[in-house]
Amino acid sequence: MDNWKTQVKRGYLELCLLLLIQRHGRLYGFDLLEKLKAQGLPLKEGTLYPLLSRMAEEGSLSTVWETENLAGHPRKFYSLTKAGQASLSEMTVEFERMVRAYQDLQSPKKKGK
Amino acid sequence: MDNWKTQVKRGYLELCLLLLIQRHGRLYGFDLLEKLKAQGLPLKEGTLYPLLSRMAEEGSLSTVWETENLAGHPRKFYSLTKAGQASLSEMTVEFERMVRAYQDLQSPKKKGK
DNA sequence: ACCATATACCTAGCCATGCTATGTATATGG
DNA sequence: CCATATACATAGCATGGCTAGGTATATGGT
Repeated sequence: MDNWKTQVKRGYLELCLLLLIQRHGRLYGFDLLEKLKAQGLPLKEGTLYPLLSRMAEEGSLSTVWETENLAGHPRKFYSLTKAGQASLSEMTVEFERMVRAYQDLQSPKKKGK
Repeated sequence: MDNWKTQVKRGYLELCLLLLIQRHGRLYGFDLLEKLKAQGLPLKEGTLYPLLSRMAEEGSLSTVWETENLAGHPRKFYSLTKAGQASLSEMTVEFERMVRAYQDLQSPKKKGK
């Protein structure tokens, strides 16, 4: 089961990150960890940071370092790009399709013509 | 996106297979391919057969070859074991938790305390 | 001065699994 | 006799979550 829980998060995590960043406009990694934990999605740093890097590399996220007026370590802020918003739209459609397929397997509906 | 669609199916497919086999009692691979396609989940054989083998190996599914009264290639039927039903329960709980987390990211609710 | 702690980011390497491509076997129809 | 449909199987690739470890800056305690 532990392994299954790991596998089933693939793709889903990227979708959740896009949603969370879209909602807040811009977020940095450590803050994301806390917000995801509050949503019942506790990630490890070794999961989050490589994921954010990939998404930035692929063009879904833009990044800005913030060092001014800061006590402590500098923060890297992430925001959605146009491409990121487009990806989010596509992923939303697909994920909801999957949820509907799941729900239909749980309790099938008759086909309306 | 194509890659994302591949990744997001991890784990989810196993859940769907368990649901579908539970519903029908017993099913063979080729039939599963058709039923999944009808559900909007078109798998390739190279995805399904290794998955079924793994699930049988792990003890979630039991298998019976059927060669009697058959025209054509023998069929390998799969049924849920007790362990498979238990896995299905756990996966259902987890997947629905994920769906709720997703929905909450789409439109957050205030905390009722 | 020193160390622990909190904040904040990063990386190498493991491993599970969906997919591509290919192969095998049995029956039917032209 | 070959094409097609049915039916199962496997080798090898690519991807990404996780483990375990590392780096850096500031604060508070002794």
